[in-house]
Amino acid sequence: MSVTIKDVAKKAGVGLGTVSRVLNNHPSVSEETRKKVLDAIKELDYNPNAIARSLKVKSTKSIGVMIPDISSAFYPDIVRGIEDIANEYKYNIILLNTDLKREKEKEALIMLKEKKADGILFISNTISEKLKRDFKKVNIPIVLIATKDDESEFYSVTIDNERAAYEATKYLIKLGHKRIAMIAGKKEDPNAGIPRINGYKRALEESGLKLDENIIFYGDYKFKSGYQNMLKVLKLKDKPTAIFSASDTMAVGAASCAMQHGFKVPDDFSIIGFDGVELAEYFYPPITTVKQPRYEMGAKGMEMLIKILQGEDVEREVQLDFELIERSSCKVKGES
Amino acid sequence: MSVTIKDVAKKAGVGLGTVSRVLNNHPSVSEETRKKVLDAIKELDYNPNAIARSLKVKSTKSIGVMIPDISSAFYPDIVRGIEDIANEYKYNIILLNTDLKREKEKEALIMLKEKKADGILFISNTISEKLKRDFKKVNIPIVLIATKDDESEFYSVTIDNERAAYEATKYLIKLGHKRIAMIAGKKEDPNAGIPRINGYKRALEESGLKLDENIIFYGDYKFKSGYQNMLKVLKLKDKPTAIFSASDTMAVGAASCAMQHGFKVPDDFSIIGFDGVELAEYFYPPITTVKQPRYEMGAKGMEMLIKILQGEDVEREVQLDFELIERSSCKVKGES
DNA sequence: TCACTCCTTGGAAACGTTTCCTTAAAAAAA
DNA sequence: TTTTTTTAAGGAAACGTTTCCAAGGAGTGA
Repeated sequence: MSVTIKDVAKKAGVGLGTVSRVLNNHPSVSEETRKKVLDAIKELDYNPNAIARSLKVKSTKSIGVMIPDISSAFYPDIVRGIEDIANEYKYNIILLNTDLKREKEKEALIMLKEKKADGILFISNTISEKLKRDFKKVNIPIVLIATKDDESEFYSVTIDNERAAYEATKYLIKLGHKRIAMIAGKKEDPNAGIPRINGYKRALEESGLKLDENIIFYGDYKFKSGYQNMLKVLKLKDKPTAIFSASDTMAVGAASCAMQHGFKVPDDFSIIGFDGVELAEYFYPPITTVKQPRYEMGAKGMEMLIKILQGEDVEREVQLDFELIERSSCKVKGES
Repeated sequence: MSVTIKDVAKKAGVGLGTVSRVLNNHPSVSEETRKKVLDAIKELDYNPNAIARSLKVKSTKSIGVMIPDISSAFYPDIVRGIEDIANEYKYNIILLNTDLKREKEKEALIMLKEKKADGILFISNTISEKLKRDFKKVNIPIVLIATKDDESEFYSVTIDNERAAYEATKYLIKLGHKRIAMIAGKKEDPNAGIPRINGYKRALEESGLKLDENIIFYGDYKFKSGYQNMLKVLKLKDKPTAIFSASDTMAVGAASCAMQHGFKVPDDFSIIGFDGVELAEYFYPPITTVKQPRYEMGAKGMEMLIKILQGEDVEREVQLDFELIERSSCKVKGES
């Protein structure tokens, strides 16, 4: 029913192979026949079938993108970066939300395997041992974004979380703050959790400030946990003057909580966030943050993947630069 | 190199068709042979090839999702809704950003055509005549989300923008506000622009309030245009006491501007937004808004598409309910 | 025992390409 | 002119499935 290469061949009075050749710009076809074929294609409104092509050439020009949750503010920019590059190279992306659930990750992987995705981009802050094992045996090139594995068995693009947290804390110290609380991520999170806590501790230590484990609070990066941890901060007798939050969303939660309880930001609390999401920028006061180059992380990951697919070799672990963006949520301690 | 159905057949000592039958749970295969085949599959670690299957059955189980920009806060939730339903029915989604550019829309459509997407979900607030024409001749089922065409030639899922704007304005009026400005969308936008302006006007009119075209400001739904339009509001001698914004992001921009200039929200200005994005919820003060059921719009659109693909008939134009969410950015006029 | 059904099964054909092998024709060389 | 080389073109085979048709065998009823 739909018009195929065969119909075109017949119409143009040439062979099958010839049509295929003009379709793929093979050199050895005379100008004359090329024209005939092109005319036939136009006339019949022929449309190539990428599925049939894929079956033969064993490449689908599709990339699987596994992500915890596209509706979580951190991810869309990454995906945009991925798609832009993919598009440039004529690849498509298949988007899969996993919610970090083992079951969904497994299903997603199976789907991608069956649909013969040429490669996979895995975006997350954690990667489980099981998934790593699955990844290793699936035999599809994979690049990790915003996470990496300790053994460096996978390609990855990340930022230096430890140093970023260090810089953020250092920034607060530079402003004169001596008692700095941290609203951290998850204790067991090897990317957004631990390294950021370590960076915070190192900055304190290096500046000769006392580390008080009681003012490190653990959250899940979301608004509510920022808000609730701030509640705890407000109950402290010896309140900190500054807060480093491991996510912008928690920072905003903390700021909201403070303001709702009659405190001022940055007058009573200087707050610095992490990630660089829109919310931090548009909040009032705008939240100082260390921005992860999300778009670039996606773009870079996709570029690496394409290179891998083309057989070029690429650096195994890429670290992109973060950026400390000064806004209005932090001020010099004591100044009014 | 990779193991196929043929290898399985050989190993199990059965015919090709038989393997295919157990793979597809056809009834007519004895328990005994089914077992043999299953064993062979396990032993060889056989993995079906969806590409080959698609070629034969003429269905890829892939849905194209065309969206202006996934990194714009309005869209991710919609996509999440889509993907959840898709996933449930074993479909995959191919995500394409179009930036509302004709060229990219065209390319995306061609890609989807070649890759034989079973259906398309088009998300936007506008759809151009040209694209409509392309859609009509492409012969792939299409559902529009968050937009519709005047002629009702396409399936669509939207909300009643006029009524939503009406309710929002009415809400402000009920609070006692008499002079209500609007920060509107684009004058030529047939979905998020015009109807919302009309709803605003109707509410005013119906309540006997004077319509002042000078306090309708036009923006592009983004923060900056909210901020800048608010600047104009602040210059007015006869300032409004309330503002209805056609997007949350503009509402937040307006609120930021007001607060930065020493005004208070909601004391000096009651502000109501539109969309129900996270930013409005987490802003301080939290912004009252009329929430579009974005997740549900995506989910519903996908459900409709699946039904269409299964040959069931479905309602042509579906309107989902919006919800006015009261938060802290609006208060009774005059009250302190 | 024979004729009929019904249930399983095997395998060829088809889906729409690309690629490789041939061959015909044209061009170049002798 | 004849031989050799080059170029253009045709078409079969293959990619990995599904589906359809034919057929063997077992069961059933008379």
